Amino acid sequence: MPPTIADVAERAGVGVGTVSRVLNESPLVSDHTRARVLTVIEEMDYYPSDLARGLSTGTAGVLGAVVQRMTTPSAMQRLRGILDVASDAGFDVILRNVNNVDDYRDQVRGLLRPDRCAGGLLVSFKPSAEDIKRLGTNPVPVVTVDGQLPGVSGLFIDDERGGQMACEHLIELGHQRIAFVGDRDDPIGFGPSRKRLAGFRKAMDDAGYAVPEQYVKIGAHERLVAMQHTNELLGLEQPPTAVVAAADFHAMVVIDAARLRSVAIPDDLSVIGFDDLDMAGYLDLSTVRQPLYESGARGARLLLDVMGARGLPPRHVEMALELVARGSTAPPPIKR
Amino acid sequence: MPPTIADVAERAGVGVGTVSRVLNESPLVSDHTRARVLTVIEEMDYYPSDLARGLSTGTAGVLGAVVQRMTTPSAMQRLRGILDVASDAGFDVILRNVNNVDDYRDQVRGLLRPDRCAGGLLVSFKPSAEDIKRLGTNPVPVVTVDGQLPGVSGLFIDDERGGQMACEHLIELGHQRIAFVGDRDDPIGFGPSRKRLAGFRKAMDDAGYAVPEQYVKIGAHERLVAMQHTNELLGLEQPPTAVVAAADFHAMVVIDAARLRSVAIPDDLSVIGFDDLDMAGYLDLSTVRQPLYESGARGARLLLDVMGARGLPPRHVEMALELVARGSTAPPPIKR
DNA sequence: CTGTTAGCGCCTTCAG
DNA sequence: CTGAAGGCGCTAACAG
Repeated sequence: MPPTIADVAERAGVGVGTVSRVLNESPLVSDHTRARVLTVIEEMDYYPSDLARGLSTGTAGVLGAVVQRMTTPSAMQRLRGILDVASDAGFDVILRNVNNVDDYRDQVRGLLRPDRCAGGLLVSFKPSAEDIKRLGTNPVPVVTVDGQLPGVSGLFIDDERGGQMACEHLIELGHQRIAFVGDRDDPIGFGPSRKRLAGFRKAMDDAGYAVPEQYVKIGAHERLVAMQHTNELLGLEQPPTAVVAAADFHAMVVIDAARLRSVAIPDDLSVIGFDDLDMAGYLDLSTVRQPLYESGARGARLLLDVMGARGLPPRHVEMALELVARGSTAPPPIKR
Repeated sequence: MPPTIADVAERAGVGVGTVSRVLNESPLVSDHTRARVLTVIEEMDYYPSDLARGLSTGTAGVLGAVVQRMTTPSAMQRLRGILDVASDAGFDVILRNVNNVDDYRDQVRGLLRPDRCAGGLLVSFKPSAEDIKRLGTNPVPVVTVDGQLPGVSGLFIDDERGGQMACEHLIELGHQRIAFVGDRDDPIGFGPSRKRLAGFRKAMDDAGYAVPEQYVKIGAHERLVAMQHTNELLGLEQPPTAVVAAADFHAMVVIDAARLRSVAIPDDLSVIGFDDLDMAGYLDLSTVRQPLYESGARGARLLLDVMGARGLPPRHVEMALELVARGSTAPPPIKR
């Protein structure tokens, strides 16, 4: 049995209240007493029980994170940011992976309770209006990372603007026949793909270029599907000279598919992604960078703020996007 | 304020003991009473406090996982296995990312305590003999996933055998000049690279082939380093016809570096990795597969077992390795 | 400044 | 089968 606060108190010849005070860094303890208690704590290798403390204070010393599709590289980066900040602040974090919205409600309600965690992060949660209604309010402070929820502070990016940036980059390089490859909406509410597509369309529209419907490829978030789409694109009578991918994931597949057909990147085909995952750098892929690690870190800080001062009006912080031009984009091939 | 067990008891017209009993599925409750209590619980949307339950039972209803370099793809897969099994068993898991052994001790001692979690998983922890001594014993049941600790149940693979398998595959294809590219030991104790290298050497030795020292490239776990090493290898007067990479990570870099030099894979150079990450499939990379998701899942189950029956003699389970021959390995080019 | 005491919400005897 | 009561370890409010 590990020593309890009472053991420490007894050995130090003080009351438990005093020990508790030094534990919580209360100024109401004489330096002398504090030193003694600290010594005893050290001697006995005592550490306070989180459980008991939690019961007493009414809140667990842990943060909860509900992450959509946790194993994707982007979610991982966000998670890393969250963990770093949380652990610096002395919080552990409980993790919950989620794959669809039906889970979501249960997960959120099951985890984001005062007896389980002091605060919660909703990562990449894009609920529909109806989802929101079903979610209700949370008994613990919550923030969103990569997502917006009315009444809840959070971090988000402008996906539409990002899609537009990607496309404009291509247009500036001289491309006119540009295709889009993306996936269907996320299982949880509206995904970013659709918004990025909207941005793509806007850029094309602004430039006065048409977007034939065969140029827009939307399918499941699977390698084979994107592969197939790329093949269809490249097999067209009038193939595109560039592709805007909804994410680096798709961009990679497009590049692979092109390679297999001996279509040179960027000479024959320019490709731009979205996210700037590690692999984008490796593959020399042009992309629209969104802050991943940073969004996790800032999200965690935001949560800490909210926990510190409840009742603040919710803040929605937009994270900046950045175009990263690398070797996968270049001017279109000379017409002939 | 959420309802407490007392509220439920009152409303149901029974004692708290009875409510507690139905909560814990004790058979000592009449069906009639049970039904009533259940109804009230439903009505009041009551859920028991984990904190209080933990204080009372002396153990938290959470598992702790200390993961080395959590964001690597392989660690992620393991984590996924752990989370899936844990959540099926009704456990949440607290995550701790660790990057060096100095952290490790603190992390382990700070997290693996009865007041914080009911059991712990040490993922990819490869301690030196000294580390082990410094770690001491844990007050909660612990298992290792991808690692061995004396006196602690766990899952492991035979890295040496794996290195040997990879090399033998190449030898069977007819290669004689085979190089090895790997990284330095993990920050935490001995890494797998060295063992895989040993297996590689053994296979070469058994086949009677020499391994010139320039054929063995060990450096930091960084893309640029592996890139540089590959370039050195390919620039040799007598370059290797095949490369055994310590991990898929290195194999990918080797392939990229080769491509940049217009060295065809597998026509001019065969490459085999280790792990079988998702990307290995995408890249058509031959590799030695180690069970990743599975090791996490089985590790979690093992932990559950150990928690259920403490005092069992520790079990060390070896996970099977499997050679996956894909398109990155082929017979060596014809001599000329 | 410090000791004492009452809970926090639940589980677990112990009588009934 | 079931109600009542003690205690898990800690914090916070209250007298000194």
